[in-house]
Amino acid sequence: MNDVTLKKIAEILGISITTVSKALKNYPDVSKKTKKAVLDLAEELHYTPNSFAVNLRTKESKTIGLIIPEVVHHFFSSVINGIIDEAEKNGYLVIILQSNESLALEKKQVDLLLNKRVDGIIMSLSNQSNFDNHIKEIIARGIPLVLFDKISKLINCSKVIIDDQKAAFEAVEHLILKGCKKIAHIRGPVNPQNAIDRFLGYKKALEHYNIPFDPKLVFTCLDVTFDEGKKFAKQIIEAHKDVDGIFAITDLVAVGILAYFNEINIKVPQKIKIIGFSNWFMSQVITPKLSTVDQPSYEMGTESFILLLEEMQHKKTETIFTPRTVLLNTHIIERDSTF
Amino acid sequence: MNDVTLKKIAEILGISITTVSKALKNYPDVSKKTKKAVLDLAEELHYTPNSFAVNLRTKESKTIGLIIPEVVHHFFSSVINGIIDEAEKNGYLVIILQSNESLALEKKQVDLLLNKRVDGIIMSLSNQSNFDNHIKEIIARGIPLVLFDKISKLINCSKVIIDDQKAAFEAVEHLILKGCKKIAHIRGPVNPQNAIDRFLGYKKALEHYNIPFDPKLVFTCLDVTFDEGKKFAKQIIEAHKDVDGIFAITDLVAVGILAYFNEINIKVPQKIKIIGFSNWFMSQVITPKLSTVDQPSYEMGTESFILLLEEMQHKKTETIFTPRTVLLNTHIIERDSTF
DNA sequence: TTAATTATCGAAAACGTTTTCGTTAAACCG
DNA sequence: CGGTTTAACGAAAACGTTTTCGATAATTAA
Repeated sequence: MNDVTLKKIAEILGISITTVSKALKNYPDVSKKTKKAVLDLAEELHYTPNSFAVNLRTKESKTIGLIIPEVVHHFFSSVINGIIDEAEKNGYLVIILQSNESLALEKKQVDLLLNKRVDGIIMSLSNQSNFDNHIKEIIARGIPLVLFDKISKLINCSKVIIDDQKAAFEAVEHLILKGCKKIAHIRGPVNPQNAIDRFLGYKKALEHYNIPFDPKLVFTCLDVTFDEGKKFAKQIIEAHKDVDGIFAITDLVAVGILAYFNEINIKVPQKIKIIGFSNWFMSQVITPKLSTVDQPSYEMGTESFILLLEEMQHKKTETIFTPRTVLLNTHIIERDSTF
Repeated sequence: MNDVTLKKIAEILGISITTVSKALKNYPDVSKKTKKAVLDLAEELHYTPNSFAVNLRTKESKTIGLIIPEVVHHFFSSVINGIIDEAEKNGYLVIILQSNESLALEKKQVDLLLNKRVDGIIMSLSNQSNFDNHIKEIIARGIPLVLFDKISKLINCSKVIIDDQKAAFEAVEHLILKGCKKIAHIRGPVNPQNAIDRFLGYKKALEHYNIPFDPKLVFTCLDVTFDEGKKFAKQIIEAHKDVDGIFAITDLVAVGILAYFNEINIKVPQKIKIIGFSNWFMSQVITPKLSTVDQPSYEMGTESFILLLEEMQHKKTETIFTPRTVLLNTHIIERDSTF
């Protein structure tokens, strides 16, 4: 059916495959007359180059791989959005895989992508992931790699991140300026860099405003879920009645806190103020509307691809490539929960 | 760097490329001794077949394309999840594109996928999409195609859908059984089949329970957004004070309604009951928790891929393929908003 | 007119696999 | 021992491009 090839066009026109190919790629050494003939016939027969053959010949597939912890997540799907858009603009397609926060799966998927010979890989590490061999393997094979959001400082490659520490500082500062005196923090798991940085930002803000740091007011999520938000809200309010502000690692947890306080009728923001992180869509439709830190997720996607593209293009020059790190700006969004 | 090919293995072992290839694929006409030698060396050198060459030779890429209206959407990202998982289980990778509800973009993306020569395509149509040439083109080229959720009855291909009409009937029935006498419906746009079917289900339920149908109580969304939910909630409450139940086309709209009623202090479910559609994650964390129709989105993804796989495998038999339609079950989830 | 340049084309190799079909030599049968 | 089967291997074509390099014919310069 769709087997119109260079050969077929060449036969019909009574010329060589070479000339057909050159005509289509606008080589200078083909006469205007034959060029037009080829172009017209190609148009008429709906010729499209066989990408398999092109891939083999050019050793590139114009396809990149993307590995994220999970697709069903507002932040990640938003990043995906940015990556897909930017990739398409530049003639690239995106293969998406999810690690489900499992290191074993992540390794398998890196293998899958390497065997597919994608032109580059963009990743956000799973929580289990440390500086492991599968990442080394990517770099060793010379495949351009960009890490975003959940990165590892041990890996020498291009990165797109936000300044989590600064953002967390500003979030806690916001609570302080709104009058909070005793602020709890529900933090993320121990490993991920961004959980660490946000915690450090929290601590720094307290220091900066001369509020004593109390490790008892820091609660560590294992799963970063709505239910954990509820659970810790209960613990906080029962063990520390005078806490008047909470900084949550992410909006999902903050929404859990809000839900629990709604249930037991604790007034937000009057009795206690809450700020989340990420500006998840839900935060603006919940009651009370949640103050949060806007994280430019879409831009994170576009920037990641741009960085990857740079490296992919650089690869052809055979010169040495120095990875870049792009730091994206965040800003506080003030809503009802800290009013 | 990673240029270990059949040829290289053959040279090292002093045998032919043919034999190496056969050994790796466990052909019967190669001796145990050479088979072992090849396997061992391949292992040692980390040989992986060049997928570009394999694609060209076998005329398939073990890659499928997925086009959806938008990634950042709980329902769709959940379907993506199902498709990716099932595809990976079967050795396929997934390229994702989004049409942003634009017909023009959708067409372009179909072209992109066809040119990439994916082995099959899964789509959920954009709202603008009717029975258009780009879909015909897919079928004409003999590329297996599966439509899910937003389908067109005019296209003869495999489909995965829910029984929207039945589900809507049950949702409205639920409101009626909870005591609602005057029920409004905020419906989706005019074109999409599921908006039509849900509307028909609404109408049927009214008929079945002898409640007069009043076209004034039906409101048509253009964009299906949170804000439209708020807008129509306002219109309903101002023009029809005695409405005591609302069936919304989707949870997002229902959440908008809830938000507006919260603002002006109208009690849900006491004064008015609300039911949504899709069991979007947000519906269980909002206050009051939203009753809704559970739509098995993940299963929709897995079923879609299974259907596609069937057709892709069938293609090799060269016999005629008769498309199947899979109808997935939905069920009512009763929460606080209709209690 | 001859030599040098330019314009136009095509043969052929290469990318790395898969698979068909021969070929050879060894094993088997009667 | 002559003929047939079987085991093991390899040559070569094919998939459809891209690109190098050489060849021819036409044009220009001398």
